[in-house]
Amino acid sequence: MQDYTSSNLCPAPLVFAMIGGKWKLSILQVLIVDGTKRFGELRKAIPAITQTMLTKQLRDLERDGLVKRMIYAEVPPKKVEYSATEDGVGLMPAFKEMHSWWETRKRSPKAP
Amino acid sequence: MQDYTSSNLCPAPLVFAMIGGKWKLSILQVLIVDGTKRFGELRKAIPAITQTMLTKQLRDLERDGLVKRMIYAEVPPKKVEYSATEDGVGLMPAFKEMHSWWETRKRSPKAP
DNA sequence: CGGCATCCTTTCGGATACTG
DNA sequence: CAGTATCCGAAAGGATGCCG
Repeated sequence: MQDYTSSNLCPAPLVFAMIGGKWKLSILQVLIVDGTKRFGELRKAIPAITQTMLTKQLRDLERDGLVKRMIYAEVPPKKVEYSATEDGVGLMPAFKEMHSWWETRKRSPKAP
Repeated sequence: MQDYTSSNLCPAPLVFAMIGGKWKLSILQVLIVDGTKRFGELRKAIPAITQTMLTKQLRDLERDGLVKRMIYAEVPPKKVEYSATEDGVGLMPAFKEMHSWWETRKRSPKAP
């Protein structure tokens, strides 16, 4: 068996570094599935996350081009919307693969 | 890191928790590509890792059923071989997806 | 409404030394 | 050869409070 990458190294570790944060996948998937969301909506969608963490992880995702942020400086309470970029959405097939891997795995009787 | 009560979402976060360690992907991929390896061979294959870390990460992978360990209690110096399980090998398609995502991304002219 | 700054806790990665 | 046992520093995660 040969390595399946065109180069010698697999970029999977890089991908993991990019979306390996505790909440990044959840955030991304909410945005991919539901489309654009406001900050508060994301909080509701992922109740266990704190605002601090949500902000941090969103900043990371934004910096890496997986999520984009749109600010609507409305009256006093500003409105901020987030959505997945094309790059972000492009991760779907990988997620799907992980999903089917998980499902297959659940069915196989593993010895503890 | 395990609750993720939202059962409607992908298990990708769980997958990441399982193989998100700093060296786990490298180890897994070496075992997938090269097949069975001894402890010392893994060290050589991943020079930057220390024995402590290699042991730890291997234990995790073993506990999660992605790697299996075979001990050959030979004479004094025992021999231990590691190899990827079927479950572990089954992650290949996901890695491939990540790879092509990465390649596509590199080619796409992203606005800064 | 969003979000930055601060501080604290937990987890992770790693160096070193010792053992069967 | 292939570990386990400690100990430590760094980093990630998280709670709280103030601000535009």
